[in-house]
Formats: sequence, C-alpha cells, structure tokens
Amino acid sequence: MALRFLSPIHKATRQIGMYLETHSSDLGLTTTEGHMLSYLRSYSPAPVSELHRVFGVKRSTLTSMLDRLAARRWVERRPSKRDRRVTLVSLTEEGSTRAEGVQAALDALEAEIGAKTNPQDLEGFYRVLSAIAEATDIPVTDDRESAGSVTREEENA
Amino acid sequence: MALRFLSPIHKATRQIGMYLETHSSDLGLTTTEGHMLSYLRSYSPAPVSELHRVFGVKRSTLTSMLDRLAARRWVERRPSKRDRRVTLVSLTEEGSTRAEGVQAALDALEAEIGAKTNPQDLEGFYRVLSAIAEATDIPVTDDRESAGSVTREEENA
DNA sequence: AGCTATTATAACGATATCGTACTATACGAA
DNA sequence: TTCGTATAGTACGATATCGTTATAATAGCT
Repeated sequence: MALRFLSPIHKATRQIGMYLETHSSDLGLTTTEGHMLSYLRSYSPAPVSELHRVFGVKRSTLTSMLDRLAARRWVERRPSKRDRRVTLVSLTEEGSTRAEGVQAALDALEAEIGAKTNPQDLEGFYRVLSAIAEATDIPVTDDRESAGSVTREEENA
Repeated sequence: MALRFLSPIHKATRQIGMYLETHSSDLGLTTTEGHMLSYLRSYSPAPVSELHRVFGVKRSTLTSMLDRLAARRWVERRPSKRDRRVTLVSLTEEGSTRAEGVQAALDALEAEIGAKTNPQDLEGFYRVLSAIAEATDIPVTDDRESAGSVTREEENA
C-alpha cells in the first residue's frame, strides 16, 4: 500500500536528485558538492556545525568533504573571530563560479515547477510540509531563521 | 535565497529520515534497509532492476545490499522463469516480520501527518509534486503502475 | 580558578556506495 | 541461424561515509 505522504516525497526527492545529477555533471561536481556550494553561495561564511545541521552528514564526514572541496580551491576555512572554536567555511572565487552554475540549474528547475503551480497549491504544499515538521518533531534549519542572526554582519567584516 | 520547492522538500526528507532513524534503530536495521523491506512487503517478489529504479542506488550497490539482507535471512533471491536474466527478490518469514515493524512506524507517522492536514492541502501537495515530476521529466515508478503487470501473477506461482 | 559543554580536527578501522568490466540472456534484424 | 545490441545482475577495486576515540581550543557558568 502506497503511503500518502512519504512515498510521494521520496519519489520527488529521487526525481530532483536525478535531474540535478544530469544537469550538474556538466559542471564537474557531484550532487552533494553542488548542494554544498549552492548553500554556501547564500550563507557563506557558514560554521561547520551549521553545515552539519543542514546536511545531516556526520562531522567526521564533513571534515573529509571540506578537505576535498578545499583541495580544489572551491572553499576556504578560517577561524571565527567571535567564537574561536568555530571554523567558518566560505566560497573562493572559483567556488562562487561553480556555485553560480549550480544555482542557475536550481533556479531553472524552480521556475519550471513554479510555472506549473498556483498559489493555492503552494499553500497546501507548505501546510503538508509543516505537518511533517510537526509530526516528526525534528527541527531542521535550512536557512538562517534560528541561527545566530547577529553573527552574520560581524563575521562578514 | 531559499528555494520555494527544493529547499522545503530537502528539509522534509531530512526530517523523515531522522524520524525513521530514531524510530527504527530499535528494529535493528538501517533506514535504507527498512525502506527496502517495506517496499518488498508490498511488491515482493520484485526484480532487482525494479529496486534499482525505485531506490535509485546503483545496481552494484543493490547487489551488496541484497547480499547483506540475504545473509540475515530477511530476503531470498531466485531466478525468474520468464526471463532468466532476472533475479527476483522476495521476503522471508523473518523479513516479513521486520517489514511489519517498519510499516507500523511508517503508518504511525503517516497518521500523524494526516491528522494535521485537510484534503485541500493534500490536493495542492500532489499538484506540486506532479509539477516536479513534469519539470524534471524523470519517470520514477514507486509502485507497479507501469511495471510489467502481467508478470506478477505468473511469477508468484 | 575550576568545571563542563561545545566546536572542530585527526586518525583510525568498519561499512557502504560507486564505477567499471564482465557474463549471461533476450530480442530484433540481416 | 547468426549477428548486433540492449538488458540484468554480479565481481571487484576505488572512493566515500560512518563510528569511535583522542586531542585541542574555547566558551560559559559557578
């Protein structure tokens, strides 16, 4: 018996993943890497701990991932001045270029989806996703809503 | 800038994954294994190629996964009589028991989500997911809609 | 000052996934 | 029939992730 919520979400996730896989292999990076760069494009510089929360990979894995990205000069790590335990990850120039390519693919897909939906659909969509958030009772910050908000400006200096 | 569709879906996927992770570690299996057993519970016996399409993992990975599941006597493999290239995967008794546990967790989550949404929300939700399917132009069969339908009965014999 | 928690890296081995090459089979065309 | 091509699954080495332990630095509280 197909599940009303979980199966469709799983399916959509697969479709998005495959779409991005085909549209980003051209860019010379994996889906995960693309996802990471795309995130950093908006939220750089970001603490490693934030990437951990957002992407859900283990911290030790994240260290390896960032090592690889840094080896290709796509990201840089530097200690935070506010909290010197924290390592801030930011995009390099080259990394930004890559990230733009990813973002273009994401925006294109978003636009296509948006063109096929109306505001009412979106409302229902969001309500279901809110229900999922409540039902799972798992807080996932995919943006900076709850993260230290003051932090941003100062660190950017 | 947060994406209107992709970010929320990613977030929900993470939440579902984490929820199931905590609620199925009791069952002594990983999320992926649970997902596999749950699928087989409905669609067993299933060709490996079908699992490949549904789960999106590489075929070689599936071989390893199925090896592990078979080693625990949760699934069995046997060659198809119709097409001797095909390997059919089915649940063992023990595997069915495990799958029931997973299904219970899934159903519980589904019920919680369902209780927090109304039919209109569901419609919008589905419309957005349809839009994603069209926009990505990637066919993913998460059930038997399009798979060889005649096949089922005969193989069950 | 002392204590505890947080943040991140390092350094492993264990496990999982991937990518490619290979075998076997199916199926249509010459 | 035989050839060519596509499909199904596996074998195996390469790569990535996980899980744990240790280390270090720092934050923050009492």
